[in-house]
Amino acid sequence: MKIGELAERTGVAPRLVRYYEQQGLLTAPRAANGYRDYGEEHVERVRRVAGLVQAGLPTRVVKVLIEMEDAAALARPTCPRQVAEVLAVELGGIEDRIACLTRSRDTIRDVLQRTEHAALLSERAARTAAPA
Amino acid sequence: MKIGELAERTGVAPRLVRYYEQQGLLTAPRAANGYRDYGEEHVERVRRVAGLVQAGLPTRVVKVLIEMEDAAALARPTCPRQVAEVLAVELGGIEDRIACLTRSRDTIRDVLQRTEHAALLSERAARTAAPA
DNA sequence: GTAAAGTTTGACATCGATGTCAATGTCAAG
DNA sequence: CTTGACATTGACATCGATGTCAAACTTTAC
Repeated sequence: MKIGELAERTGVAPRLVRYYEQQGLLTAPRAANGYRDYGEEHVERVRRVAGLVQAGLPTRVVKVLIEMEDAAALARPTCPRQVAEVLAVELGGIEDRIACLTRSRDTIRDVLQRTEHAALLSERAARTAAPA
Repeated sequence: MKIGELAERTGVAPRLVRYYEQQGLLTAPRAANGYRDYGEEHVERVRRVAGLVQAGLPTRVVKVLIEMEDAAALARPTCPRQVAEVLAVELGGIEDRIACLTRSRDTIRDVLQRTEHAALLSERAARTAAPA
């Protein structure tokens, strides 16, 4: 599939897809005509990358993260002490973010509940459970 | 306490504290000399605001979020349907972020475990449990 | 074949968050 | 009183993520 379709399916603008590729977060096979030619696996990848970026991680960090995820699928990932320390720091930052967001999530849920707008809470779950 | 001390205790640069205030995320009582004069409650507040901003939320969203947290402490928060819908959308974005970050967190933990650097995992917990 | 729509690259613009600097004022220590 | 550290405001700079536009090429539809 071409970049336009990929953009549509991921909700990520073509411009950004190219940007992420430029930052080394993505690879794009090329067709004979020079067009980027994506497969299903790229849809997942783009969603993941965009998600992390939106979660406040700089692309530089996202890069090592997804490289690690790729590597983690293989056996015995190598990881020198110094790298591990950097990872531990990033882990801390990520945990902080999760804690912050979780708290806000709970607050919003609570407010929606108490204001009788709980119906809005199920909409999303319904959508993700039975996608169009 | 003055802005310098606040900055030290929160790890947020004075410049940013002023910026957050300018964006309406913070209020700062003034001393007779015009200096901002913070109390303990502001330390918490600044940490919270900075955390949310680092988690990728625009200040504009952080603003309504913390205002809501303040209001949620009171009884019967008012919340017209239209506002509730906006909240539901934000909630969705936040849940997405949490999911993304959680996945990365698990991956990093997994890698640290499997590379025998699990010791780094406990350091943080130890620090937050027994702060200096 | 021609026109419209999509893609390529590259440059430039924007926007939000943050850094830095300058000019001035306040305060604490010597 | 003077010096040095910190605060104030406002302007300007930077940086990363995105948007936008232009010129050239490809593909699709007619």
